[in-house]
Amino acid sequence: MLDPRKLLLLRELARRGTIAAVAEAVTFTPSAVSQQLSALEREAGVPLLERTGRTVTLTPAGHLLVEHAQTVLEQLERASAALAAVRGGPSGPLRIGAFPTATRALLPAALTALTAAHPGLEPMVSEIDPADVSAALRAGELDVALVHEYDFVPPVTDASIETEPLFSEPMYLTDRPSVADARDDSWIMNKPGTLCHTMAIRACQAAGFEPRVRHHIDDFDTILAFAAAGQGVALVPRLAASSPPPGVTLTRLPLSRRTLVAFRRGYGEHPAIRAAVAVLRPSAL
Amino acid sequence: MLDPRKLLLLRELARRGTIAAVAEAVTFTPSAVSQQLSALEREAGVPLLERTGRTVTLTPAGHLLVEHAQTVLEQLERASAALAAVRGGPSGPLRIGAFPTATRALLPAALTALTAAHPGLEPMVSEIDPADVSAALRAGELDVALVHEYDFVPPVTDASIETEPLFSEPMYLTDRPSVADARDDSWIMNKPGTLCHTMAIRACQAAGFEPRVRHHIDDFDTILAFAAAGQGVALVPRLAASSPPPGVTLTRLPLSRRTLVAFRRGYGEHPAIRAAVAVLRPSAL
DNA sequence: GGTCAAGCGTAAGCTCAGCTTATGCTCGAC
DNA sequence: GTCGAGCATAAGCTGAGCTTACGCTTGACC
Repeated sequence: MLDPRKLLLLRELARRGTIAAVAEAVTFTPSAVSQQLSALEREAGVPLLERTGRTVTLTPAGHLLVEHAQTVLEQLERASAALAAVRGGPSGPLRIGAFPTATRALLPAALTALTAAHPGLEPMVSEIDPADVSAALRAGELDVALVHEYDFVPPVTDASIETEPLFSEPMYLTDRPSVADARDDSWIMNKPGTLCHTMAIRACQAAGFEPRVRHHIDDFDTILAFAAAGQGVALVPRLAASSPPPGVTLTRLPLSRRTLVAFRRGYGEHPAIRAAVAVLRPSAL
Repeated sequence: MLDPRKLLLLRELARRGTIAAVAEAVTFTPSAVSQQLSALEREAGVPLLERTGRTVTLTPAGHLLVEHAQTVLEQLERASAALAAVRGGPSGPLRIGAFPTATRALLPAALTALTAAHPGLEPMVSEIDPADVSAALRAGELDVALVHEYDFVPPVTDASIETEPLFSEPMYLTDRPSVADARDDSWIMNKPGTLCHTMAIRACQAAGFEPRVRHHIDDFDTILAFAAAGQGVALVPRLAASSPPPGVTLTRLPLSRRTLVAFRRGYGEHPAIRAAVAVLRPSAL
């Protein structure tokens, strides 16, 4: 394997012209430089330099190797710079909370981007319902969280929590043209206590009825499978409705769900939080 | 500076999973690999691996460095391959003959390309008139030569010399619409004994007159400068007529000059000759 | 032509990086 | 509980690569 230290000397020779000048530049003796270049020549198997007068000049093969040496050394520089960035950049554990759909749909790509950009970070993900996020953030159990808001559920405003909106998505209803048309159907909803559950109940109340809830299921894929099996109707966000099972028709409703990222107030400029928010923005996904 | 030997070990660790496997692959002891990777970690200033169970796994920073290591090692491989190509490729002196215009207009770029592709070659150029090329090639004073043929001068066919046509170019006449119109002018021609001189004489004879030759000059730029100074008319090839001096108008004639590359018969497959012909073809220029 | 400094190469010696061997620790399988 | 796989550390040895010393060649200057 070619030794980059020797390649560096060759490149410096190409720049400076004499072995003595190279030696001075790297604070070696000219003898050391001469020996190193001789060794490089031996390894290369081709003459790289030749005496001309009392200095040396590069042969064409020498110039060729200088070109390659240049790219090798640049690449090594880049590697060192990347390590320096890791040393200086955000590092350590980063506790991320997210609602289940986001965990499945958003986080894989986001985490890949996050650790690629900041290898020192150790993201740790916990599924958590938006209703519980504020407490977890305040308690320091989470550093940053993905939450959502629904039209029918006023957002909890907590002075110690800051949010940044990420995107908005429409809601879909299974097999019925509107919520009002599902008055007499069985409903499949998320577990009580979750924001999605509250949203679905309120949506029905706004349509003038109390829904009959038969199933309590948190996973939207399972909910859609139940709907396909004729077990009832359900409200699902677009994020969970990208590939509905056959037999389920989805109707877009004039309801929307907004996804936000939440963190403790004042931590928006914390490097790790900044990095996490950056990879979660729609433009990064 | 990062040591590529250590980077190689890191990359192998990413591939093979255990230090023991890496050690076997590079025929070291596991201890040596462990020490090297520890040293790399120290130089990097970031944890690169961590014990998990009884094996080690790469940290995100470790994976990042593996990516860079990969490109560094590939680049070093390329450099080695280039040197191997130089060792195996054509090398040594290559004596090239060329007529003066070609020396000026064609060879600089061609030689650059030639030594870039085959740094082992040492091209040595001699200006030589096409009329003398056959003898020089046969005598071994040249290995390859650029020559030209004119419409009025039948090409010398020599059984021991092989040629390959490169390109054809039109001839231009200064300040007169045709050769016949220059019957009464003074002429500026190349030195007697050159092919260009013979060509010009024959062209005049074909137009029905013997030219009155006032100047004998070999360099076409000088010839054009003389023409601009009103010293006479001249025939010049396009290669020499790319930027005529002000005051000279050039008329394209139905005469052409063909440039060929010549070498000893049977040497067309010689690596150095092949390489030289390749960079002289119009597609390479 | 003689002298001298600049520049390079080689020989000899020394230092330290990096290998091996030896040993101990931890983890996971049986 | 036992045992082997896997890794880390300590100790010792070898060789790569540095310095110092010296000689040769070249080109400038007198």
